[in-house]
Amino acid sequence: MTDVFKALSDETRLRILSLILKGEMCVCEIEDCLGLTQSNASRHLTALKNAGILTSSKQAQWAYYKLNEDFCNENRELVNYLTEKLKSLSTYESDNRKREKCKQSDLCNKE
Amino acid sequence: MTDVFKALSDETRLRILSLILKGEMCVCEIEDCLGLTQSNASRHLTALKNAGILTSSKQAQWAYYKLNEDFCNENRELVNYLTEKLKSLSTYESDNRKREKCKQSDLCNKE
DNA sequence: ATACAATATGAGTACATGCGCATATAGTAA
DNA sequence: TTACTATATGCGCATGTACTCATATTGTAT
Repeated sequence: MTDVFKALSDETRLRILSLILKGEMCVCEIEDCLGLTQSNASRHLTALKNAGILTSSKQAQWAYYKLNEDFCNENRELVNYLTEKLKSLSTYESDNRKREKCKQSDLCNKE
Repeated sequence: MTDVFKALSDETRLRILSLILKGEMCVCEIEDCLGLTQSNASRHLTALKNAGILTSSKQAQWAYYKLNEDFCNENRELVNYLTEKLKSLSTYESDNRKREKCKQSDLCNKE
């Protein structure tokens, strides 16, 4: 149980979560939207996955991360809380605008 | 916002919270119920207070900690989540039985 | 096969955190 | 005053965390 809160104890990981709440993303999209180094993005995503919050799947050379369905079902109230609260991050608007642009520009050769 | 999650990232602080959700407690009661050293109990309570989750008040030589009303109002869903989820701590039952005994035995000269 | 791209991970460093011990600070009581 | 109790906090130590850089791994494309 502390594992989940530890995973949420980092500003960068909250920003990542605010993006993935809108839908699946790959590592290089996260890098691009948040201006992170590759290794840093990968590590934070791994941390969220190890906490059970995200799941990942590989398609070709890309790793896609999305919300863990089971986690959402078992922690509905926390997820709802986050969905609302993350909007108050100072970076929320700009991060999510970048997400839109990123998804439109088809950065990762994915429809 | 990470401050709150950081405060919740510690097993001992979650146990403290599970006790205080039942009502105000002083430092020595927390010490007694959880088997903590005095300085350790004090520090964890200070951490929860600094995160805005608890408030404290001094009465005579005792420091009483309780849930911060404002925090509860602004984070209703999180508090509800915790109220349910903390019950799954392996120590929840025994900790709260000790709390009952402690409150009955009038440990801190308080009604 | 080679070259390239996306991702993961080991090593090193800087900083943060949790703990115990000792001590400081209040308040109480005689 | 002195003695006692409850609480807070400085210090040192051990452990954990986030970051960068370099490298390994895996898949694609030629």
